[in-house]
Amino acid sequence: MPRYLIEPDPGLALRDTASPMGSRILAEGLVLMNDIGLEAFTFKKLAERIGCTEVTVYHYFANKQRLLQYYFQMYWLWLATHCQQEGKGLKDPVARLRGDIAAICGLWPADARAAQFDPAQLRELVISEGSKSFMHKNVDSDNKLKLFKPYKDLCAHIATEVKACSPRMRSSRSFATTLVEMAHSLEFAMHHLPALTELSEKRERKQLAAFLTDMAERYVAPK
Amino acid sequence: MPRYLIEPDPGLALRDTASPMGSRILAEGLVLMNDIGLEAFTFKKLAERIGCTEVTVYHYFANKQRLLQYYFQMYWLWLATHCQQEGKGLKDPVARLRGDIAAICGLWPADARAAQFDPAQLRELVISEGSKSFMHKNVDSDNKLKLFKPYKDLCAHIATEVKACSPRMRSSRSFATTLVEMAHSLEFAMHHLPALTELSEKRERKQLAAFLTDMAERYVAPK
DNA sequence: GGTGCAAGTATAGTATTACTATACATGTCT
DNA sequence: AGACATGTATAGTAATACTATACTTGCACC
Repeated sequence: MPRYLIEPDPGLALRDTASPMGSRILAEGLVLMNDIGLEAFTFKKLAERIGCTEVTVYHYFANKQRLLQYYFQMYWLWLATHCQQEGKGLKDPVARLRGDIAAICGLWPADARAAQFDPAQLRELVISEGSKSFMHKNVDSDNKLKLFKPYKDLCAHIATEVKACSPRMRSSRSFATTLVEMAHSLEFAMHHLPALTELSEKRERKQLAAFLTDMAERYVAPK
Repeated sequence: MPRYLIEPDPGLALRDTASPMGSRILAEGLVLMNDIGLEAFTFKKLAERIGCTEVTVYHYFANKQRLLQYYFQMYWLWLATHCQQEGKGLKDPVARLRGDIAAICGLWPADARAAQFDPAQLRELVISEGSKSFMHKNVDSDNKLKLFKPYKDLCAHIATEVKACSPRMRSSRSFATTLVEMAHSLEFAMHHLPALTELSEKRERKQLAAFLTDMAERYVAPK
């Protein structure tokens, strides 16, 4: 049985994040970023909150973007392994796809944990700051460093299942990416720009999953 | 015949942007933002490029986010009127929807102009900095200021046509939003994260439109 | 027991950013 | 002649995002 490692790229952190200080930085950093947003987030504020010095934080992460990318990798790595686990027992590819959609919509067992994190907090961060991990002028160099690999791997996994549902399909990757992107951007819309989606009426992730599942079933069905 | 105004919210600019200096700021600002990205973009650099002082630029826009939002409104306003114009002659709602999808994918006549701008440049900006207009902690206050109205109006327009294709559909807005979002994020992916989509093989917007059209036709078809 | 090294602190300093304030020159409208 | 809009000149500020250097503490190992 393969063992899935939930360990972000070692290049992201400068020191061992499993150390006591490392863990505190990760734990408090996540809360603070979600609280005040990436723009307002500084290592100085984080250090004050933790009770260490700014320099100490810099010893762990070169800058706040790297810390953000660390969380993103955690999230996507965890989500991919979660999807794999859930899908293992299911023989019907459509059922597996449904399971994956539920997972990307944040429908997990209540006690789900991504290593030291609450995956719901990670998801919150990914939804609100999501694009900022790659929407900048360093995308291409970050991509060469493979920083987006976990995200791509999850999309690739879902594309595989889409393809399993409908083997002759030629756009399984584009469609898988659509599912993943919309699981996040519709959740953002339903909370902040309600005019964009009917989901804002009830604001339930189950309905979000239902919408995406419906779309997927129509898409993979033979024409 | 209704006249569609392509004029961003007057609250965004502090002075008349039709003035000679106003136009230069808008024109050069767009090029510079696309060139170096929003993060690196400063009013100082823009002023140097134009040959005026930093303060002058501040007399026109309170900060770079407002300038960005000005471009975004231009883009969405223009796109919405473009869709309306193109759709006017078509009686078949599916044909209108196809036309709208082509438009959101950037398939316009070569000489298309959005007031003083080249819409292709606006689109480039919206694609690469898109999320930054609303992905921040002021979303909700900006939303109250109606800064996202042009975007929402376009999505609403497309939702109307989706509904015209399939009157019993309950998620026309969510689906319209999906089309608009993916027209942008798949174009970004096809240039920067090619693993996410088959479209990166040829990198043609026609294929992007074909993918979205296919998805839409399957979605609006009776089950 | 000494040496080395990793971890965290203390302190200081820098270039840049994102503004704000004040005062002045110029042209135009009335 | 006065008001007002437009752009300039100059200056200054708080915060950001780092970097540099030197020091202390504790542990690991030989």
